[in-house]
Amino acid sequence: MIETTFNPKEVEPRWSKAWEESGAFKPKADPKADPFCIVIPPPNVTGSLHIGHALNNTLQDVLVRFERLRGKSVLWQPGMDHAGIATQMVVERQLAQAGANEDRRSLGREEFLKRVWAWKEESGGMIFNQLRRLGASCDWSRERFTMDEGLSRAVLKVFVQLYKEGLIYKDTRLVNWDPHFETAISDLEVDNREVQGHFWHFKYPLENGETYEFPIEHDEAGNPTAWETRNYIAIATTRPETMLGDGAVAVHPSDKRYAPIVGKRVLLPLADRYIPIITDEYPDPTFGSGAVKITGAHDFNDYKVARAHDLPMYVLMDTKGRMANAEYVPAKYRGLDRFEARKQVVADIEAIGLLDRIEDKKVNQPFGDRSNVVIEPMLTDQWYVNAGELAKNAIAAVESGKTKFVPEAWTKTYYNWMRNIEPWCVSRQLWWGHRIPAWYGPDDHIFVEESADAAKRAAKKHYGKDVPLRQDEDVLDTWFSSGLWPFSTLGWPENTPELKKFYPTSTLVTAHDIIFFWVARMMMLGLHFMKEAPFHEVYIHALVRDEKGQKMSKTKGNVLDPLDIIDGCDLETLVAKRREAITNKKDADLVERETRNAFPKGLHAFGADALRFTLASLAAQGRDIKLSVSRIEGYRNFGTKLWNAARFAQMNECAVWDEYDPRSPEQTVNRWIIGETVKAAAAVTRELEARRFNEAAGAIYKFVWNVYCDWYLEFIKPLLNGEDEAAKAETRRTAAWVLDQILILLHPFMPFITEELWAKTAEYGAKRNGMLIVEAWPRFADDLIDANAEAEIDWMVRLIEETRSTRSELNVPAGAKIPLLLVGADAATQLRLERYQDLIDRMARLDYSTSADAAPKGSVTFVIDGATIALPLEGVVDLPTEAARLVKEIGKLDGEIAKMDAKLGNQAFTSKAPEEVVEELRERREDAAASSVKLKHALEQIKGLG
RNA sequence: GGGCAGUUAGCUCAGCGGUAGAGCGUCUCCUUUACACGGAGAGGGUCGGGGGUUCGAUCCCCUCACUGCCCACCA
Repeated sequence: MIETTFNPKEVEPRWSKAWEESGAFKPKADPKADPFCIVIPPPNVTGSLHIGHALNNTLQDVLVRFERLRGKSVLWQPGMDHAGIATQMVVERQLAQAGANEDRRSLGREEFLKRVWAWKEESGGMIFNQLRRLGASCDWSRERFTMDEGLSRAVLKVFVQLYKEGLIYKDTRLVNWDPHFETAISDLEVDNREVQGHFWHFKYPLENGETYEFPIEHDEAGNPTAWETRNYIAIATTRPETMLGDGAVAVHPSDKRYAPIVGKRVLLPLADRYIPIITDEYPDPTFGSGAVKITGAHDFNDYKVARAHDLPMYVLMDTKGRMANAEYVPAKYRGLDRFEARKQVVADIEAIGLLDRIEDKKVNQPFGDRSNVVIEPMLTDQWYVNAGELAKNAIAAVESGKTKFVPEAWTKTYYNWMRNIEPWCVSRQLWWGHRIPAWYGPDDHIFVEESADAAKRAAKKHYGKDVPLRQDEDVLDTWFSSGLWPFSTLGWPENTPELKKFYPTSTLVTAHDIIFFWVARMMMLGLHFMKEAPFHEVYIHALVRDEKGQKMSKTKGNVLDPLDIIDGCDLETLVAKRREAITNKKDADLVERETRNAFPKGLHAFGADALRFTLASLAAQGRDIKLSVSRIEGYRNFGTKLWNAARFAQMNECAVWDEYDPRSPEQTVNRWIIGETVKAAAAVTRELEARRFNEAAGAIYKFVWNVYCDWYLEFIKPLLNGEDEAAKAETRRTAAWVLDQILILLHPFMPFITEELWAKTAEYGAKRNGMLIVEAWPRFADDLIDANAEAEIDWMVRLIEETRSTRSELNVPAGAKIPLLLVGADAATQLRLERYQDLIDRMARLDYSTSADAAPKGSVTFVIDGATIALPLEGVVDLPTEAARLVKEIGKLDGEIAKMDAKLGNQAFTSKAPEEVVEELRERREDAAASSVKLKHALEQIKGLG
């Protein structure tokens, strides 16, 4: 028995467990089955499921279940990322909260790492259970972790090989330094934000009190007309504290204003050093004073200039962004935070009369994407990957079509970045991660090997004796190990059967914000080490935003937690959760008010299927998703609709038969619904193959609701209640068979409810072979579509719709049974009416229907395929209302006819447009004209009566 | 400063050279024996503006406007 309501909370976890335990998530062993493989974008070990994950994994699961049903040997490879900074941050925070005066440094590296591992074992990977709730059918038995033994070996091997090939090297250059985490980060981890800042104008006095004439007024031609005598050069800066590290002042070689003093020296105030005035192409004479202070160690542009001119570089700060304890930093600033030092420098410059003015200015400032502190360009030693070299093949693989982006528009983004790629800084001054396999000898000679022993051997060979070695302290960027994901998770460097079978993987599903971080790196490393691009297809999906189009974030208090959508969440809990992440009380109050407004009853439990179907339906290519709860509700209703259809089928003993042949039915409605099923199956298949998830979801939705439920189930009611036992049996089997096809086609989107119904509908009739998840996807021959059945049912549907519409427009009470007369129809049409009389009467709520020679006076009429339908309603409907309706209809028709005539009268159209287009238009014109004539006739009659 | 999207019904969005669609919302009517998380019906759009290509443009091209995102060193 199918209960009256579907209870996702009870059903969903039950099937998650059953599927996994049955081994259905494992790739099937059949060597003839085509492989299909997706590697999951590994969530952070610290992560919990957010709506973006829900979308990402829903789409992957739709594909994976689809291909599994199609009989492929499917592997969805799950795993997690160790997430260097994020994880280290979590554990450090935990240490801080625990009191006990412990921190990372007081514990020491080894002990700290022990704590991180302990944390990982206890709290890491929560997200996987959440993904199970979503229905994700990963092969959980193959779960991997970027820091597990196998993947760590892969990392070592890759690093060593790249080093030996010269593609990894150590270099001293400016990096983005995060003073909060005290580590270098890559360009991608820097977030440039425009903030309100200042532009400080300083005067640097010329050496020995020298002076020059500086033009201050110009005529229209730009020639100077007035000068003033200056004993200084004016510079402007947004970062005054860095002036202590200036190595020169640069002007453009063409800048005549400064020509007299080029090559001379100025006094660097506060630092009490003399620095030269040099020329370089870099300064823009039209911007500011045209003179730029050059601080090679703290600015990326200045760095280039300083290198070119061999200027000294002064590292002004320590790892925390405090002014360094160095002899070139005046004692009074040492140890000051850089922002404190800035104030002090400005004050001191002003005190000695060298502050010209301060200007308000919007400036672009770099922030660490995790720390949210201002990034400091710092001159340090780091390890780099020669990305420019590796990018060549990665670009070629996409150019040649070996790897395709879907939607294709992302190809450009990929090229644009890849073609301008910078060396990738892969070292991080953290503890949690893969330690760089580099060892230093006493003279700092570097030995890069896969193990300490190997390094020792190499050192012995190099020095001719055993020497003490010390390993590099740094770890690798997290993305270095995730860049190996498509092959490391399959067992590389071992040549495993999985690697052979599933590499290159089929499709990568990810969001566009991660193309550079991850996709690009996998392409580069996959091609280099496997000689083949890691995936055939990269499907880029949208970002999920809230109803207003804003990015969801905890600090904005607008997040929708997928688990709350699945399980429901009462208002108070929801409010508390949203307030939690907001520090400012005023903002929190606002969020609370908005939340109470938007969800007065909290969140209803919609179940995973509804969430999945919603996300798939909204996943149109190339557009971000605005998620609204009303949409989710609508798709929950869809599930209920299906549930009730199945209940109806079961109540009417519609059971599946082993030997059912979709060619066998004789009843037109059955032949028709089989044809419709074939079309729906083809549409879902086609759209899923083209990765148009929204179209695929829409196709099955329409078929279930607007075809199977709205029409077919209504059509078969008379048959199911009738006396014709053969027709009844045929109909029961057909209805059950179509429902089965629906369950299969819908399963990738709504796995739980379909699997539950698959089990429930097997209570009568033939036994199932197994769970739905391992069924066979339908593949039908087109000749199952019966064109005659299609035409007949289509005629009937239009007749019923027109009748209903006319009744409603004329305010005929819904309960009133009225007669219907088919006037002047040909024999075939009359036969149709006879055959479907029961159905038509029932669905159009008729007293009776029959053919007639003429419409009785005062009838309401409409036209279908040239035949007049008359509803004798004299006395029920008032004549002016009917006349008005007719006038409106006629007006519409005549308007269309006029348009079509104009087109058909156009010689250019009839001669140049394809024959079938012209022909179709002619037919439409004739139909409309015939209808118009008949309606006009009816109108005349009514007028006659009035 | 470059690049990429988008602008279609009240809202959220599909569609895409040949009769403008869906969901939600709105309005009518309906306790019809699967379903009120339902059924039936209705209203609502000069497809951002302007050019062009075409027999024909919401769809292709150009241009403008606005919105969003990404990248970028103006000190």
